[in-house]
Amino acid sequence: MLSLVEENYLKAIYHLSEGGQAQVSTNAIADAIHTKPASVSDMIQKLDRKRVIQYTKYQGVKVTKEGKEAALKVIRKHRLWEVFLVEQLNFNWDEVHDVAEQLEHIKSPLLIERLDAFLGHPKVDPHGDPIPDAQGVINTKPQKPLHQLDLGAEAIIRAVKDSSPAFLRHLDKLGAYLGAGVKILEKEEFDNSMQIQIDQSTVVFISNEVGQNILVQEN
Amino acid sequence: MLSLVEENYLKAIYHLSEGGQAQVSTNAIADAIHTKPASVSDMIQKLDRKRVIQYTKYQGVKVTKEGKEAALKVIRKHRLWEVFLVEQLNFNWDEVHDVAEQLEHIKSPLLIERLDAFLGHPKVDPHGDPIPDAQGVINTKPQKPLHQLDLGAEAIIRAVKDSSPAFLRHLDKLGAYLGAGVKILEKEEFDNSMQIQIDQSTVVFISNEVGQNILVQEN
DNA sequence: ATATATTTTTAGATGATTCTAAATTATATT
DNA sequence: AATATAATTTAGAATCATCTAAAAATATAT
Ligand SMILES: [Mn+2]
Ligand SMILES: [Mn+2]
Ligand SMILES: [Mn+2]
Ligand SMILES: [Mn+2]
Repeated sequence: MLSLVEENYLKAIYHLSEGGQAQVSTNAIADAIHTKPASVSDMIQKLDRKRVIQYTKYQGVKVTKEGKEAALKVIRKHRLWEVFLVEQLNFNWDEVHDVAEQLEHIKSPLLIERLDAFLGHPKVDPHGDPIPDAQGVINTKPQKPLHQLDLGAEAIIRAVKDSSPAFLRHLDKLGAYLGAGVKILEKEEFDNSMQIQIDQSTVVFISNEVGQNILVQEN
Repeated sequence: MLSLVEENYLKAIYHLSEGGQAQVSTNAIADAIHTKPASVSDMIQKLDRKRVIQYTKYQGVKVTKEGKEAALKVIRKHRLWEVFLVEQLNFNWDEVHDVAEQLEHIKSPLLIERLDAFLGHPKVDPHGDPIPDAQGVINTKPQKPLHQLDLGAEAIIRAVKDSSPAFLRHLDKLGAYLGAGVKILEKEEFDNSMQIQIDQSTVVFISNEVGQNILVQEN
């Protein structure tokens, strides 16, 4: 059994390690959870004792098989709750994160399976992130950043890399949303900005920063 | 701001004081939360400092106005979540308590107002307990224990005093549920047991223990 | 009104999580 | 290779919530 705090550490480590593959440094964790490296040092030793990560002094940590399973359970809950908030309670996609951050720690296997069924077993959350199934299997589809598309290319917006309220509200303003079709009308070599058409109608300017954080599936 | 633990103490104190009226003793709180009196002694001093209860050494505590407001907010959340679990996620009424005990601590005013609207502003929870509105106003209707009814009297089951899974499953077995019509067919002076008819059909025996924990509204 | 029993509080300790400051190890630069 | 810089760990302390054991206050029973 992991505490709420331990779950948050493990989830952050899992995300930083891109699916449990890479080694993660103490400072990277501290940055991600907004704690001090000293606190992280303590905690990763505890998580190593609980066998959810493998810790080597001064070398960072790696998520174990058990750790990956535990992390995916929390992520599954987080994303299912986000779907619930958006689809059932009419939250906007920029309002769900902090609440889901709390709800993901509710302990009840029955609750999460019933919620999943109630929502119709959704495959992605409101930000396009895939929802692991009860066995922890994730279904990922090939996606690339919008700003990597060639001139004239057409694609569909599938996910956002940045889920911050600020970025999401900016997308709302642009008229960009998951499922929207986009076409590259112009590309600026100079600053990597582009002009794109959304849904065959609106034309908007996209900075490099924005283009990198929109993930699309090419037609 | 109250911590999760403080909220649980305050809620227990509020319930023990019957709506914030009565003085509550240290031992009573310890029994209710399954802690030791020493721990309660510490905590009630903290809650007094936070002005949600008024503590007099050796004399127990009383809930303040602010305390009552805070307690009712937690109770509102608890009961709304119970309605959600039963009505939307098909939980049985004996399965909801432990989960609601966790969900009641989620902090998000938006969430609770949206949930309330989503559920259609329910007035009672699955155990017949009234749900305080956003202002903390509770709508109570006159109810009495089933075992106080006279022979031949007819009434409708409105609530249960005991929400333990064991009791609720017993009621399921008897065929008793909220909204069911009952009629007193026989009363035993000796042990306060009775024979009642449910929904004009089933006839069942009810012990004193059970009769005291079923609340009805007389026709 | 004493003595006894019960309730309540305090003292001291523990585990969890966090912090600052200091020490240690690893990495980068000359 | 020696030195400077950066990353990491440890030491020591704080806060929160809990406990056991002991002390103090209140209530009950002769
Ligand atoms: Mn969290
Ligand atoms: Mn998300
Ligand atoms: Mn609770
Ligand atoms: Mn209830």
